[in-house]
Order: sequence, then structure tokens, then C-alpha cells
Amino acid sequence: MKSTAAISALGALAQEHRLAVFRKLVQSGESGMAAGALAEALGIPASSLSFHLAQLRHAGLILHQRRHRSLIYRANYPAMNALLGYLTENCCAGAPCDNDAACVPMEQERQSA
Amino acid sequence: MKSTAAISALGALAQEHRLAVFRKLVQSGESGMAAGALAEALGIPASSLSFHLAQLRHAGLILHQRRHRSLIYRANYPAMNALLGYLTENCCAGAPCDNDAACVPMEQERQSA
DNA sequence: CGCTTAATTCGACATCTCTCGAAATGTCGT
DNA sequence: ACGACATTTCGAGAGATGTCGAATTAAGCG
Repeated sequence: MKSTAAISALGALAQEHRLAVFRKLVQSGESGMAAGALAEALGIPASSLSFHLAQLRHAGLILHQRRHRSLIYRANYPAMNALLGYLTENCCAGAPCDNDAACVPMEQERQSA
Repeated sequence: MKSTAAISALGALAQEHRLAVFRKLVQSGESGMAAGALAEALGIPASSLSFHLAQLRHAGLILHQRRHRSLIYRANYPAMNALLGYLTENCCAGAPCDNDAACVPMEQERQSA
């Protein structure tokens, strides 16, 4: 990961609403959440949320796909892993995690069914 | 770590010059670097650098102490660990590193003597 | 096609951020 | 105390970011 990409990703997460959105998407796992559902859950006006989703998307931290009339957003786990990797390699002493567990979707949500 | 602290830390790192400063301080290990040395190494005017150092300091990511006429800055490793911990816990699936290695100073710089 | 729902884009505004020279502050050597 | 050095604070301007209602685009249903 290049430092410009890291800066984009850090900047995308460095905002109250966007961090909340990203956390929510991580919690919702692979199935993700529709924009409207996010807006209601977080109490953010649709147009404001749309702005923040675009920022997260440009930073590569989230992905979206259309399902019927809704746009479903979900966390891009590999991107988050790359950010964590960048930070541990470049901003720590290079003594990070050597297991490859890292950043994976929260499966427990899905397997509850 | 609270999410407000995480946002401060993320915001502090989400800037070209500040990320460069922090990386430089990580590289320089426990001994740190003086503000002037940083300014010269990174080609940033003193007053601009001072502004960025203040941001990093307010975010808790760096520490400083006076040595003779210079102010020596150094990375606050525990703060960086806390940020990494926050991100792996809240923005990943809670399957982070379970070893406690994490973020430690780059000792190889010092032990070269 | 026309209607409804879902979401984005536009536009205008307020606010925060970054930059950097000049002035002020703090520290040391003599 | 004075001069020189290291750094910060001040101040003003340019530019980026966040907000959100209104208008627009897109998808599905009858």
C-alpha cells in the first residue's frame, strides 16, 4: 500500500459519521446494509450520508452493489487489512502480528440464522 | 480507546506531512528527533512543521521534551498501539493479533552502536 | 407509461484546515 | 545582560470539508 492510499483511507475514517458508518458495515458483515438503513440507523440525512459513503468508496474502504431498488454497501475487508498492514509496517516498529488472522468479516451475524 | 480519540489519531495521521513526520519519528526510535532536524529532513518550513507537530501532539501520538536548545520529539508507541487495537477491534471482525508484540520502538537503530 | 421508492448529485453556505512569514518565547554561551 | 540559536505563536489568506434541502437519476410495479 502506498502512503497516498493510506492517507486517503485514514482521512476517510477520521470523521465521526464515516467511522460510525464503517463500524456499522463491519458489524453487518458480508451481507452489508442499504444506504437508507444506514441513514436511519445512524440518524444522518440521506444526502449527507451519501456524501460520506462516496468518500469511503473513493478511499476503497467500502464496496457497493445494487439489489432491487436499494444500494447495498459493505466493508472492504482486504482494504482495511492493507491499511492495518501499512500502519504496523510503517508506523510501528515492524513487530506486528505474524499470524494471518487479521481482518475478516463478522461471521457470527450470518451464522445466527 | 474511545471513538473520539480514534478520530483524533486518524485525523492526525491523515495528512501527507504529518504521516511523514510520524514515520520519521518511528524510524528514529526512542531517541527521537529535534524539530529543526525534522524540518530539514522533510523540507517543511519551521512554522508549518510546528503546526503539524502540535496536531500530532494533541492527538497523543507523539511526545516531546526539551534537550538544551532543541525540542526532541518522539513517537508515542502505546498510543499507536491503542489506535491499532481500536481499529482491529471495532473496524475489523475482532480476529486481530492475539500475540502481544504489536507496536514497539525500532531498536535496531540504537543497538547499531 | 405513470407512480412510487431509493439513492445520488447539485448548490449554497458555514466551518475547519493548511501554509508560511513575521514576531514572540525560551535557552544557552560568553 | 546581550547576542545567537531553536522553536512556537500569531495572523491572514487560500483551499478543502461537511451539511442538507431541493432537484435529479435509477429501478421496479401495475
